[in-house]
Formats: sequence, C-alpha cells, structure tokens
Amino acid sequence: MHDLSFFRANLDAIAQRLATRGFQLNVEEFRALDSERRAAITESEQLKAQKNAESAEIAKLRKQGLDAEDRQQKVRSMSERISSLDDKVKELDESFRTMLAGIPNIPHESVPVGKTAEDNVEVRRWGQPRQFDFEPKAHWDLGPELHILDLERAAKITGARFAVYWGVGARLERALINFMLDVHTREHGYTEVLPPFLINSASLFGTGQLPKFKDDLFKIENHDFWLAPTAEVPVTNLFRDETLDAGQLPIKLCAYTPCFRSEAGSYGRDVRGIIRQHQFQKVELVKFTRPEQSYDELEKLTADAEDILKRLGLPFRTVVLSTGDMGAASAKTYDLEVWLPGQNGYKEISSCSNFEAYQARRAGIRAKPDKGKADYVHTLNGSGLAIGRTWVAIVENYQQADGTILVPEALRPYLGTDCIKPESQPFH
RNA sequence: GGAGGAAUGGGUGAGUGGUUGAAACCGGCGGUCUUGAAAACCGUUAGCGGGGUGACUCGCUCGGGGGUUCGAAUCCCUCUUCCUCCGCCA
Repeated sequence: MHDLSFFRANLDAIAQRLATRGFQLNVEEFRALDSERRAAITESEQLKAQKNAESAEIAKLRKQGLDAEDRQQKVRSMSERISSLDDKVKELDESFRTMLAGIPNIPHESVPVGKTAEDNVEVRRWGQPRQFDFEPKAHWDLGPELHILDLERAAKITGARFAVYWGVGARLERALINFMLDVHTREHGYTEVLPPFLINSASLFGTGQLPKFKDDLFKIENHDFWLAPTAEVPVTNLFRDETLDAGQLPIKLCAYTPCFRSEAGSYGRDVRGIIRQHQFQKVELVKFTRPEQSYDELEKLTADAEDILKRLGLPFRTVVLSTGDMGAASAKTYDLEVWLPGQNGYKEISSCSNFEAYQARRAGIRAKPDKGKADYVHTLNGSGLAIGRTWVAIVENYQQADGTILVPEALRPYLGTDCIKPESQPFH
C-alpha cells in the first residue's frame, strides 16, 4: 500500500517506476478519483461546520428557555444532505483503498529491470558442485530406498504434495530446524518467536497476501482463519497497529513454522519428490528497521541465510531478482539457490526481501524517535532456510556410492549420527 | 459452549445528553531555581483527514460498526477483545 500524499505529489514518476515491473498505473483514473473525493469531503465538512454552529445556537436558546423548533427543523434537513454526501465519500474511499492496495511496491533503483526470471542477475556464487564418480540419485529415489521418506502413505492419509518422514528422516528435519534456530539466535542475534500457524485476514492484508493472492492460500471453513503460507505473516503482524520505539530498531526475529500453500497454478511443476509441497517447514527471519538502515540490513539478513548453507557445506548462488520477477510487496529481493544434483541445477531455497514501508503502511507499523514524529518502519524477511529443500540438498549432495548419506559436520550433534543408513529403519 | 463484568489520551483514572477533545494524577518535553543534579514551581504534551504560501482554520476520532437526537464518551443495537465463574479439554 502506498502513501496517498506521496502518491499524489509524485504520480508521474511513480507510474514510470511501476512500469518497469510491468504494472500500468492508470494516472487519469487516479486523478479523477482523487479530486472527486476531495470535492465531496470539502462539501460535507462545510455542511457539518454549519450544523455544529446551529446546534450550539439551539443549546443557547434552550438554556434561556426559548423555543428552537424552526432551527431544529433546519438542521434536520441539513443532516439528510450530509449523510448522502458521506455515503458518497465512503464509497470513494473504498474504491480508492482498493486501487491503492492493488498497486505493487516501487522497485529499488539497484534492481535490474527485466520481465522474467531470465533477467535476474547472479551476484555471487559459493562452493563447487560436487563431481560424482557414480551416477547420483535424486531424493525421490534415495528417500524411499533409505526408508526415510514416504510419499505414497502421505498421499493416502492426506493427498498429493504431502510427505511423511520416517525415523532418521524425521529426525533430520527436526535437526535442521534446531540447527538453524540455534545459529540465528545464538550467533546472528535474532530473537526466537513461536507464532500461531493460523492467522486472520487482517494479518494477510498487512503483509500483502490479501486481497490479491487469495487463491494461493488455504482457508479454514466458518472461521476467519487461514493456514499461514509463511511465518512472515504472523511475525510481521506481531507489531501491526503499534508504534515502536525507534531506538529499539532494528528488531530481529526468527521463527520456525510449517507453511501451507495451495500451489494453485503450479500444476505440473516440480511434481516429483518434495521440492514443491502443500505443507513445508521453514525457519524465517524477520526484521523491523529504520528506513535509512533497511538496505544495509537486507545485506546482513541475506548473509545470515547464506551462512546456514556455508555451515552445511552446500554450494549455492545468490541472485538479485529483476523487476519483473519480484513479489508485489517487495522493493528488492535476493534469492538463494542451492545446488541440487537431482535437478542438475540451482534451486531456490531462500528469498530475502526488503519491503521498505509497503507492508508497514498496510499493517500500521510505525516507530517513534526520541524527538520527532513517528514514521513507518521498513520490514524485511527471508527464509533462513526452507527446511524441506535443505533436507533434499543434504540427501542429494552428501549421497555416497553405497546409497548412504554422509552427515555434514555441523549437523552431527543435532542428528546424533554421521551417516544415514537404510538399516536404521526397521519398518517397510 | 453457558452466565456475568469491562474497554476513555503514553500510563493510572474521572466523566450518564449541550463550549468535555475530554478533569486529576503519573510519565514525557521546555523553563525558573542550582556549580551540576534532585526537589519545588511555571508552562507544555493525541491522532487522522480537508482548505490556506503562512499565522491559521474546519471536520472526524473516548475498542469497531450501526441507530436515536437539533446535539452522544454519556441512551439503544451489534461485533471484537479482555477479565471472573461454570462446563469441556491438552
């Protein structure tokens, strides 16, 4: 959501910037709507001022014990006109709000202009994809062979795009969660929070998923509850409609949650394995910053996410998304892509974004300095990391010729073993 | 799920139909005093939206929405949240 007066003052420049991400702002409609709204407000308020003055007169007359019926009659008829004007203002406000809420964020000037993911720009690369002296397998083969991943039974008890992890496979998921939370809280300075996994519509509006991306979400019947598609939603909304102390910023939070996505429109993509699921686990990083520090904090947040991959010894590259590939709420986004032998390529495992004040305006999150007025904060978030895809990356990158998985050093204290073997699982 | 009670400015809290946008106290800010500080005293201290270059001015706002009335923090309806008790439950 954009700031109305800022929009008004910079309309043409904003329209130009939005065009770089493929959004055509209807400048004429905006101007028309705006002046119509202001005219209606002015007229209604002038009438209200008159009405208030009349009421004060009536009060005076009544105190003197005089009759004021003719004045009362006059005000009664004014009230009718006022209420019809106010209805009009309300209507205009609504269409204005809808229009503003549907406009995406303005891309930061450092973001490459482009139409699609093809135009994303790689900014760095870490590690070398391993050269195998045998034919590496994909996780959808390795998982069942090791008896740690069971997609068939998941389909039975729930449906497609769900997974059951068994034994050390389940423990690997849990180990990754604990490992990531520990690194971020103990070494990167984040505070851990555990939010509800169901959230309400207002929260989804605040971070920008609603109203536009309703179809990507799961909704609970008969309640204003939705399954959280990412911890970004509950965690960012923690401070919705609050004014923070600017001295406390940046506030750095991390949260483990499952994430639920309908994946509408992704039929046929990533159908094999657990790359794209209706439910996946994620450790999320969220920051609230002062406006002038947000891009600095974006670099740090991205580095914090990259650090997890480095500690796990997983090769990755970092790309900056082009204007055409970014999410609507973001002003700048880095994607971290991990090397997956099963895909013979890099696959997104984290997305780190600066939303500037876009979400803060929608959600009413402000911060007040010691002196001066409260202003909207900048919000940022990034996956640190997606657990399921990290699970895949470990299994595929650390597979050995005999079909076992070598456990990276950093994870051994969490998993309690240095090698994942099939016989560790007695069922099946 | 049932029965009650509550929601007022940064905080505590007064206010049951007419200069109450809101007393008082605390806190914050500015000042007097002081070598400095404390204390004391004085002043000041809500947000949003219109109009105006501006001093300024008008409107809306006492949890949200609606209603009654010439006029609502105050009366009515409704929703939300919190508290207490009962039931149920991990």
